[in-house]
Amino acid sequence: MTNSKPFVLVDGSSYLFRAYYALPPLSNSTGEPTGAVLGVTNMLLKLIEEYDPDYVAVVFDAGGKTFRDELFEEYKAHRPPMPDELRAQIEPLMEIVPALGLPMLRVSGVEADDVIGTLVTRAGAKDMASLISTGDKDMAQLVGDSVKLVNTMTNKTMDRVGVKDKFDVTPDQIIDYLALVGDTSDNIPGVPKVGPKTAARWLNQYGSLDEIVGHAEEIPGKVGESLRDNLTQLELSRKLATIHCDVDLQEQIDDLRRGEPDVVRLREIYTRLELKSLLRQLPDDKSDISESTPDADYQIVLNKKALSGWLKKIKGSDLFAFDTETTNLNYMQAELVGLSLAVSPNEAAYVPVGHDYPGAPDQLDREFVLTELKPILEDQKQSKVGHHLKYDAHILANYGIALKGIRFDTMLESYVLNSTAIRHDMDSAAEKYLGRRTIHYEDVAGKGAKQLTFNEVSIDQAAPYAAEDADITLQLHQVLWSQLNDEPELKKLYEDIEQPLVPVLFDMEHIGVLIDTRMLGKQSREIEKKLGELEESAYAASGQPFNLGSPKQLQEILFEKLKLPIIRKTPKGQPSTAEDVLLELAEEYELPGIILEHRTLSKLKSTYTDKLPEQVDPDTGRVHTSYHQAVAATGRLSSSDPNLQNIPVRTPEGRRIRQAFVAPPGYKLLAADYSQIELRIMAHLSGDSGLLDAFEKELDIHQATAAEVFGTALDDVTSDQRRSAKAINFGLIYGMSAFGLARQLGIERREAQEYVDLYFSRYPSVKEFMSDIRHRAHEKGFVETVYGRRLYLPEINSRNVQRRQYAERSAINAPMQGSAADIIKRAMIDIHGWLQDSSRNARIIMQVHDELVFEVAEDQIDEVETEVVQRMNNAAEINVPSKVDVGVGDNWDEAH
DNA sequence: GCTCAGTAGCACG
DNA sequence: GACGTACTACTGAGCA
Repeated sequence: MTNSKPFVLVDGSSYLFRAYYALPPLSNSTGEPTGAVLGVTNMLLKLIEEYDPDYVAVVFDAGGKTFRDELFEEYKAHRPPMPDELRAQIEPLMEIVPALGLPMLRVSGVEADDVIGTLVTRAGAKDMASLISTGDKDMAQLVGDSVKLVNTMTNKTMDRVGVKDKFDVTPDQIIDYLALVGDTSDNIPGVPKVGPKTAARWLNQYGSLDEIVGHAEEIPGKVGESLRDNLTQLELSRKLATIHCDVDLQEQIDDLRRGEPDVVRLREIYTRLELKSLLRQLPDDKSDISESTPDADYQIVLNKKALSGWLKKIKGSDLFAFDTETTNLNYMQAELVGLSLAVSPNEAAYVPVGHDYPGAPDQLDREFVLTELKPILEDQKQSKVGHHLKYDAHILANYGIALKGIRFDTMLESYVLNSTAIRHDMDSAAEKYLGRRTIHYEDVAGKGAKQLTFNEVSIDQAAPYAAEDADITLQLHQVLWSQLNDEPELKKLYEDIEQPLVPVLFDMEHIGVLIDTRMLGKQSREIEKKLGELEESAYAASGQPFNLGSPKQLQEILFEKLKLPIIRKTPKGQPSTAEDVLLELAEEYELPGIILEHRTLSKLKSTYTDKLPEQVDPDTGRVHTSYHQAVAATGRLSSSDPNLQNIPVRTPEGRRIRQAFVAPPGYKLLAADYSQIELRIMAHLSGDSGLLDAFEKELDIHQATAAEVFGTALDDVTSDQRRSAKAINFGLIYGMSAFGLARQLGIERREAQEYVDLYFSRYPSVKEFMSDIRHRAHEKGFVETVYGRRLYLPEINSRNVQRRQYAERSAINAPMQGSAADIIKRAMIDIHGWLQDSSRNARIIMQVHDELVFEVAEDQIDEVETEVVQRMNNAAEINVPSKVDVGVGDNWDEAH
């Protein structure tokens, strides 16, 4: 059994005692003591969060006599009886542990220690690492290569070295050590006058207890005398101290798989005990999510009379919800199958027009329905709400209808309110904001390879699903809009940026981008040839053919066959073959370089030169991406199918792909990008005078930073210094650590720290800004962009260091990345409006985070260029001059 | 033999 | 062990 996560064993009894004595005596309103229950539960939760184990055992003493009692009647006799307040807390804990999904063990006749020892031994036999959580030092005897201890109070782990550090003896000597020292609480007699120091010294000198006994005569002084007086006791002490690793246990490790927490049960127990802090940690109550909608009235519209009734309803409404059902997620290829309407909660209609499975009932004619609806859909004054209406607008556009009056979009409302709380699909939003489990697409169409397209779904099934979508949209809007009204800043962001952006993105998507497929085809063939050559030389270098694209096979060749040094491992423990690793290896060996070149080229081929031509729409001859407005946590857009935001640019081979992004006859491509926008935002937000000054003077910012940090004149900055400064500048935006910078620059951590310190001493307000933002994030739980967009950071106060630090880095990055996103969105809306109003023969066709690409009629290039630059600069309302670089060309590479 | 989810790697800003 | 994305190939497990 191989498993990267350790088998976690919890010494529950030790937990319980420690929690009882360490924590203040809490009790609930009925006087029931709860402190230890709370303490133990928190410790368990922390442990689970930290290690996320697949296998767990929480072991408690069963009570009653054990073999140790039989060995020694005084065993544990001196221990005071368990206090009633502690005893009373055992039962509730026995309920909580299983409800947490944690396997629990109580074995009578043996102690928890012995059960743990046995399980650890069994795990070891299966090559499974174990982690024992305990506060009991006896357990140190179990430590080995695959067994560690963790002290949950101090969160410190102890391995072999740790045991040696703490006790100055090895784990194998712990039993002898305990036998010598004794343990008053466990009533192991030990040898009087022998304490930890003496025991360790003897064991280090003689090796084992037997040897010590053998040399008892030579040991001088009072302690030697004491040893000789107690020789008969020693064997008993040793037996008492020995943890038995061969207990007859029913449970196998496979039985100890961690399960899902039983939230309902936990809620019940926590509520009864009044453990409010634990209640708050439970996921939102889903038990009252209703699956049925008893009072909903959903109609299927199959005739003209019913349709005209609904047309009247929506015409008379202030706001109606609208949704389309189609055959395809690709908006250019999709055909309309039906549409749904809602004007008031729990009342909606589904109008099927394209269900064509065998036996489908007669439906209204699609063209007829659309003709009837067209005046309403195209009426700007007739307000609509939808969920992701941009998609529906595409569908309608395919039928010659220009959707207007898109007043609200619940997907965007949900995104603006909290971008990270949920995914912003309707099902998730309905669950969170309405507490309602809606019918999912998969419920009616199935999933996987056998999924039906919507035209194949029976109308009986389709209608409740589709009508519900419109109904839910309307209801969601009511909830979300009232929440937005409570947050004026967010509402403004929604009204001024996100909603107005929809028609801009719609136009960009629908127009599409022209690419030269023949050029890409030619590149594919060239790359193919080079790949073949590279494969040949790779086989020659490694002495055998193998699949260069398989990280697994590559690992075997590199690290097993050729015995190259392992630089780094992947999170799953495999030797990494990532780019930087191979780059390092390439300095000394031939094969890694070949692999790298092969990878670059095959990525280019599979993702771009082969794929892009396939994505060209047969009707328009262009590629139509989807820009996602509610995905990126920071407020950026993302692009998919195809992703046009990661077209290569950094290498010459890659740039050839950009050359295939071309302008149609009579047009040129114009590319305009913000220069260093995120650093300028950092200057704005921090108000750092040095940084502001550098931008005012229009200096090369990396060069200027280098001059400051390295204390040279601007002109004396070497290219190496500039490179370092650039890395620092980027690192700052990412919330880096000195460690990260060191890795990036390939220098010592200490040196990287010096750079950072130097930077902060030169730009003190930046330092202040960074710590300020961390503080505010911790305090409020979110950070904001210049335009008030929020990013919530639920893990900013996590007890888990990694997660917390990750949240802190996000806290630093988000305001800069997010503000830049806000700014370019404003620019897009403004420029789009201008292009429409002025009837210029130009259009935005792409957005790549800080860059806009336009198709511009050749005779209007100059005026469009001037206007675009001006409007992009105007969109950046910051106390730093912004800068926009522009280029024009027949293809994207030339324009960039 | 096919489908699916997870991992690794890498393209962009 | 740098922030934010999308997409590919490969792999092993589960299913028919």
